[in-house]
Amino acid sequence: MSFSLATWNINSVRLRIGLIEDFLNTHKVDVLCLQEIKCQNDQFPTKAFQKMGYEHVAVHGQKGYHGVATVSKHPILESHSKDYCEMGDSRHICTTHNFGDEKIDLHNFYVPAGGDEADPKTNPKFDHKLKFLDEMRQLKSVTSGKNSVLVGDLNIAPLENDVWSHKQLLKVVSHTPIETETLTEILDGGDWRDLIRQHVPADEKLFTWWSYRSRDWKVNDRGRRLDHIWSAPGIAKSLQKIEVIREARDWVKPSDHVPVIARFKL
DNA sequence: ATGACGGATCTAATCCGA
Repeated sequence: MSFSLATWNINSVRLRIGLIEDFLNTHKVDVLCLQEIKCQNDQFPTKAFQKMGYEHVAVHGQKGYHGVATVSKHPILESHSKDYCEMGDSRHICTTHNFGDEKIDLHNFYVPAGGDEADPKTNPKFDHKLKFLDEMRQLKSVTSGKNSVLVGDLNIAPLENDVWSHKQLLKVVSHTPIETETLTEILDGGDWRDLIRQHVPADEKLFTWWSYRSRDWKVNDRGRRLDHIWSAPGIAKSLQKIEVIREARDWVKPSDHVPVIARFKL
């Protein structure tokens, strides 16, 4: 038995449905978790996913901004969303899937970016990000005996080799100590495993996002690892491999994030 | 210089991303 999932901040699902089709045709996965779909529920291209065999769809969209969706080839047994910080943003959806003989909860997150200034007193967006993270401390990798997986754009690059220059990004939102320490506390406190770093050693640079603002993203390779796949210890044991689809950053009209795949052997 | 592009929206100029 096997199980595979991918996470991808798509930066508009309607604009990039063609890229998603190309991706799913070349990289077979059971479940795809999308962030920043930037559309309302009724604008989600459900039919396109159904044509590709992803008949089970859970969407939590909103107009213009944010929005998350999880699509699956196999049944989604349940789904719900939590309104973190009670701001009405669509930044979370949890779906329940069969994983071999067991059931798992799959949390799909789009954590707030946090704005420019890394000071919660002067920057409300950074304050929102920190409060959102504080609420995430409640997430445990095992609840009532059920194992969980947590994926998404967490908008934090926690380790030194998750950014192109640790020194130069220490004051840049996404890699400040308050953010990286809090994310580590959520990880450890919930007994989560960082599956991407379980597969790729922490002394290797690894990125999943490169800014649109650079003329050529490859020249200096100034990226960050903002997208994550975490799981309960019991699931981490069956991880077979992680694939970061770096070439997706070079596709026509790309997202600024690339897909990350986790494959499990059960 | 990190670097100045790219998405959605009240289709023009503005907000937002990180």
